[in-house]
Amino acid sequence: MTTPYQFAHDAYAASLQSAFSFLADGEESGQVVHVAGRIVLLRRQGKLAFATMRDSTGEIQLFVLESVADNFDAFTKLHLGDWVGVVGGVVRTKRGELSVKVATWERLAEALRNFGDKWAGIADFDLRYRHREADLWANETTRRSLQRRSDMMRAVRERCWAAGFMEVETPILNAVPTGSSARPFVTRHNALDSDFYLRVAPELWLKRLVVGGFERVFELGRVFRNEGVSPRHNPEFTMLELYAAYWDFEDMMSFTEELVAGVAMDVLGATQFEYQGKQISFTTPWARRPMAELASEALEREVSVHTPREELAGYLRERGVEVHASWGAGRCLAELFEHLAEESLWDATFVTEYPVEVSPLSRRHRRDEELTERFESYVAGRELSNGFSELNDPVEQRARFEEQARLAAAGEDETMAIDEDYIKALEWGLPPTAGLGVGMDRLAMILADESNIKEVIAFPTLKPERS
RNA sequence: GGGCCGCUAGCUCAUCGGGAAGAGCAGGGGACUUUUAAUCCCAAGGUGCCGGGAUCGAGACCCGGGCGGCCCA
Repeated sequence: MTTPYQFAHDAYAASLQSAFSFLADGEESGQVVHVAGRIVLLRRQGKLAFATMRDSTGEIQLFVLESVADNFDAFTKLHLGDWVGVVGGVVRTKRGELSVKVATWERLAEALRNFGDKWAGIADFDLRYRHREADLWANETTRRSLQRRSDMMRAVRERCWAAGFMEVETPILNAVPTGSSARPFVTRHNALDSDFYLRVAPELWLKRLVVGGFERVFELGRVFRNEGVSPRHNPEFTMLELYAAYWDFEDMMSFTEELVAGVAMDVLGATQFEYQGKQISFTTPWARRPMAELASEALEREVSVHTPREELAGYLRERGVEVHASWGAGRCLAELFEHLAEESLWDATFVTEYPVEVSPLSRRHRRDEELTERFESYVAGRELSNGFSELNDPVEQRARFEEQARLAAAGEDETMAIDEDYIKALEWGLPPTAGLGVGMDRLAMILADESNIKEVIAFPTLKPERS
């Protein structure tokens, strides 16, 4: 038996619930509607039946009388999960449930599989992640979390547009995997007979667009890092990257806090809310704390990027951190911060003044040669964003890349590859510019109150099942 | 990569000091004119993740492997 090719519906569950809230128990409105959705519950009662139908907005009861509805018996044999299109009057039953009193109906599609236990849904993580379509229908929290992610993406775009940024797209297939210190995925182009790397960051491309004269650009795009999978890491994830000519890192911090707090407002209607059982705040202005200050507090000893390298290395070793020979004072300071202070940054906070050594694309701080005008924001003990005044001197950029190459040669595995085309671009002149990267998945986790990144990714990366 | 835990019917979960597996829901049949996870009756439903091993006997014990969760690096 063929199923219909279309169904013209003119009402949604949620809008009916609000539009007919005035209907008294047992009252019939006289208005006929066409609704469509999926049967989630079905209760037969002899010569009448009740079904709960869910559409994309919510649920509405279908009230089916043998004496009124077409094909009553066939209706009572519908399966949970079947899609139906229904025509009927809007009524409220004696027991007070708003319903569509079915006159005619048709099955739009059959569900040959069920959607899990009708009370417990689907609990098995493996099944939930591999078959998100079933998880989505079975579990309300999945719908909520993925909806919030979508709301977040919309809010980010709208706020970027409103601030005068234009959305652009840059290559995912890169000959040189650069812009971030991360291991890339390798792939192959047959006709060009060349290996390509999936991008680890769009950063350098975007700055080339600024060189070209686009003053404010942003990209919301997938990046790929060939690293392990964990509750906080998916090999492909989504970054917002954004660049503004004539801004410095202070301007960018102000923009960042307004953007993120604004997005929280758009999605949740608040800048303070609960995350994993604890109150969290995005309310502006965010605290701005130099990295050395945070490390010093945690250590209860004054340290900075000017503290002798050996002293910093000693503090690290005391805490069981293996110190690589290639690390200078800057890297040691950054490691101290990460091991001692990072986790305690719960409310949104900017950490500023990153050492040059760990910031190969950032411009040196105007008041300290060893530091950069870089910031990262932290929330719930984790990094959320990263931004800085962009290094726009091609000579110094080349030197920084070369330093990265030296570290790579010394066995450091997370270094940044040199990009000659980018240096050439800087030679055409990058105006003073500030850049920002925000991890969209991390932000989605916080807005959706999820502790596992997979929950905010529709189809997370999983190991293929082997037989 | 390491540690701990999980994997039993389509789904959610039980069971036992090792003695040939059980419930609810879903699916099938039946009753029921106002249900809300409806209720009631009947029948059916299993490669106990996979592969080895010790045992008279294993889903349970041992070893290896797979996938996932949590923690750690």
